[in-house]
Amino acid sequence: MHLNPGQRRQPKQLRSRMMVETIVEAAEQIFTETGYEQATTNQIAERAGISIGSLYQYFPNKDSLIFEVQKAHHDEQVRVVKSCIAGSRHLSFRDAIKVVVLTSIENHSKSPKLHAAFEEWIPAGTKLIDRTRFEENMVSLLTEFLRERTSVTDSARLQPAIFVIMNMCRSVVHAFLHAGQTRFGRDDIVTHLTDSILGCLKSFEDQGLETNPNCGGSC
Amino acid sequence: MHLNPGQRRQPKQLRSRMMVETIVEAAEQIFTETGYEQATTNQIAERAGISIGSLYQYFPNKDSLIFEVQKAHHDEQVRVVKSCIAGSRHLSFRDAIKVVVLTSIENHSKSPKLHAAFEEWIPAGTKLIDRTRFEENMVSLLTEFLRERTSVTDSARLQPAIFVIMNMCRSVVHAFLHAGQTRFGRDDIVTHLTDSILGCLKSFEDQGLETNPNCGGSC
Amino acid sequence: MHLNPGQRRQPKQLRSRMMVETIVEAAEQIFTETGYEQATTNQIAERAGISIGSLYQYFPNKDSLIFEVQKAHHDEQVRVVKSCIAGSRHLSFRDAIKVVVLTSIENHSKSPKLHAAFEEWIPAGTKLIDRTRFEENMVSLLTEFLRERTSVTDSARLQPAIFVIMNMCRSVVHAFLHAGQTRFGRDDIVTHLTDSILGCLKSFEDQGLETNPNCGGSC
Amino acid sequence: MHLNPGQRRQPKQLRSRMMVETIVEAAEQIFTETGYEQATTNQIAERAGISIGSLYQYFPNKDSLIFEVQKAHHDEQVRVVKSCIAGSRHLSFRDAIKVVVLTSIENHSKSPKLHAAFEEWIPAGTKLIDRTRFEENMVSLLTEFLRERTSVTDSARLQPAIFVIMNMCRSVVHAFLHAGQTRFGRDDIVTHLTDSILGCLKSFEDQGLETNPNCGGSC
DNA sequence: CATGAATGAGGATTCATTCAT
DNA sequence: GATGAATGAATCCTCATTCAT
Repeated sequence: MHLNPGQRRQPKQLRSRMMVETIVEAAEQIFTETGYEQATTNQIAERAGISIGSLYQYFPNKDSLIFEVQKAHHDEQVRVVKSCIAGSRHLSFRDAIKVVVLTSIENHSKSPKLHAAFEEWIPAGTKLIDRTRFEENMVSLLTEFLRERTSVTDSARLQPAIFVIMNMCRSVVHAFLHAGQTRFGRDDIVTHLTDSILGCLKSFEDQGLETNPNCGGSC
Repeated sequence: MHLNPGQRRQPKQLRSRMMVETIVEAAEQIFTETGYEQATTNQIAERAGISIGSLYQYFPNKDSLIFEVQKAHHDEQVRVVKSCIAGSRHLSFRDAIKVVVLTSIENHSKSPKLHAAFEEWIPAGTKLIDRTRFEENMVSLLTEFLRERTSVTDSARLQPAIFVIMNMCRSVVHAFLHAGQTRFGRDDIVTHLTDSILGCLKSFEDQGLETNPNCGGSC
Repeated sequence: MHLNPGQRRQPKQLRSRMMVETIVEAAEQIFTETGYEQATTNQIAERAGISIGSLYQYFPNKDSLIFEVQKAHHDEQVRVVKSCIAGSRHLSFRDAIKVVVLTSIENHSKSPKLHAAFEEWIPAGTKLIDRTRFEENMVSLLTEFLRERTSVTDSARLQPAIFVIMNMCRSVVHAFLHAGQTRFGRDDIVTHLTDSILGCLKSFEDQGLETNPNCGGSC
Repeated sequence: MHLNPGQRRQPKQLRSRMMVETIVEAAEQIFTETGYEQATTNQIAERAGISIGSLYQYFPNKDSLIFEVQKAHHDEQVRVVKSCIAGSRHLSFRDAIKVVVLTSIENHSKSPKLHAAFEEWIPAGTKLIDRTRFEENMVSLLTEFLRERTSVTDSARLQPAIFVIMNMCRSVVHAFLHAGQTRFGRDDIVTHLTDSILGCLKSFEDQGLETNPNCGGSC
């Protein structure tokens, strides 16, 4: 196991940065196609159009590859959700949530299999490191969102709700994209998921949930 | 890929049955500790206290081991949920759900990491075979439960809701058990998950959700 | 390697003798179907309808099985050729040879693949032991035949010729049966092989080859 | 079974070519010593003085090793016979044949046991591929030779004779070299084999067999 | 004697990683 | 820095043989 996940050295020159990016993209493709264990570093190097030796110049081991890929995706997800929330201020609480859910599904749709690969039993330390960072980001993002939309002052009370919401969204989205053909459509999922999220927040209703003045209705 | 998933031979004698059980238990342990790919058949045999040759006398290949382990767990889960529902007739809808959630968590607590191993990219066919069977069982179990408790006649409408509920429960429970130390407790999770489930079913409220005569209130 | 090829013990009772025969037949089938190395002792036992333990009661190891199978076939071949020669006294030399060749082909046709299995690289000692015995038998059989048909008195001179004839017959027959579809027929082979044998014996012509009184012609 | 028999990659650089050659030589030795099935790829790698990994860099599997070894030998044999025939134009028909036979024996003497290994039940497809190619080459070589030396116009008639001749030579030579100590010498074998070949061609005598002007006698 | 469960050495092959060029 | 040939530990699985019942 490696103690220093991530890249071996900071890419200082442009060429290096491009190289790293190329490799991460190749890794993403291969992991998506075959899963973590089945993927080989040689395959990835080949896909990236470089030699295996070069790959190891930038990444100390296989673990670090999945780490970077995962990190990139996490960053992307955070970015998407953040902008989604930012653009939802004029929407009702329910609609805001709906938009986030929908956008999430769309974001995941791009590479459903990759996310499955993330679920794999990747050498323990590796995955968790970035999972944690990612989850912390998301938690604070959502906490902020909820604090804006409610009058909950004690953010500690929000923690379990956010935990439940985050995990439920992730799994339902993955499962839905993984399922392929189902007898129901995406809209059904979005609706039910939104209802679930609202349900989860039910205990905050007395805290003036949804005080957004832009939303006149009962949402 | 093996066409005859499961054991190589039907355990006809007691000794065989015990052997199979011992192996499945060892496999469960090893898979739990290391995940599918990292687990080796030799390790499993050693843990079971038998020779590798004996292991292969009962299981044709590695696939069949995870298959059996998974099957055993699925059966256990179905059994638990079924008895849980059966014993919940005198409870309010909300409490019935709460009990199922709670029992599920307890059931999973026994081997939290194993479930993560199931999520792995196991040689495609294998996992799916039993996943499907399991999900079908659970879906029909829940459908029945909901039809008893509501006046929804068109069970097709329930499908997406059940899909969402099943996946949300699974993932939240796994995540919670996986998380180890959190700043909130099990009860918080149970409450929020129950609320989420009720939220998910909100669109059926007009269908007379919860008509259980035993429950006088609006629950 | 085993020092005592052949059966572990002399079958003294009828039951044992039948058992041995059953096993040898099963072995013959399996070796024919899969070749020596691919065949497994368990397969053979199964085909024989007995347990693997019983098989090892009669045969100390795998080697001894092929040994017995081969021995049986050698004996059969010797018997066939012997009776063939015995019944050829009224034929011309050429026709006598032709008959032997033809009969040999027919004898081999019954199980062409088995003979191929004999050609395999069976654990050195084993095969050779019986090969030698077989060849000695055949050599003396043919020597006798030729001495009857010629006035060659020094049988040592016949040795190389017999060596050549035996091997050429064996290989051509095997090759022909192995070839499957050819653009020529069995009769062509028989004719050319007969001519070859006669050619091989050409140097004995001055020794009054073919003095058979039953044959008036120049043969 | 491998679809791309032969080497995994074309040896483009000198080093690679040498490596391949080294491996083939090691493989030849091991196959010669132990036969196909008994030979292990690790043994071969060790004998070649390389790691097992390197071996698999050049040869995709065990099959491909025997394939290459066999191919090399076939090519060598064809080359030898071809040059032998080319240099025999001034000889009588009988002497020409004698020379080919003698040269063949000498060529085989270098590695008598290896040829036995070729006779093994090698994974069907593999061996046959090159056997066929080899036999086609030899057949056309011999056909040409005979058409030069006779006035036979219908080469189809020659086919069975050539089939018999090729197989008889092969087996007699192998058997002789395999036999080790015999009570007769190489010259005896050569003579008898030559006579056999001529005998095999007896039916073409009326076709003006041996019209070579360089040979005044009836040979 | 018969049984067949148990054994475990051994074999083909893969793949992360190194290092000489 | 880039390359890719070389490495060899490690894996799944087979099968001849034994021996307790």
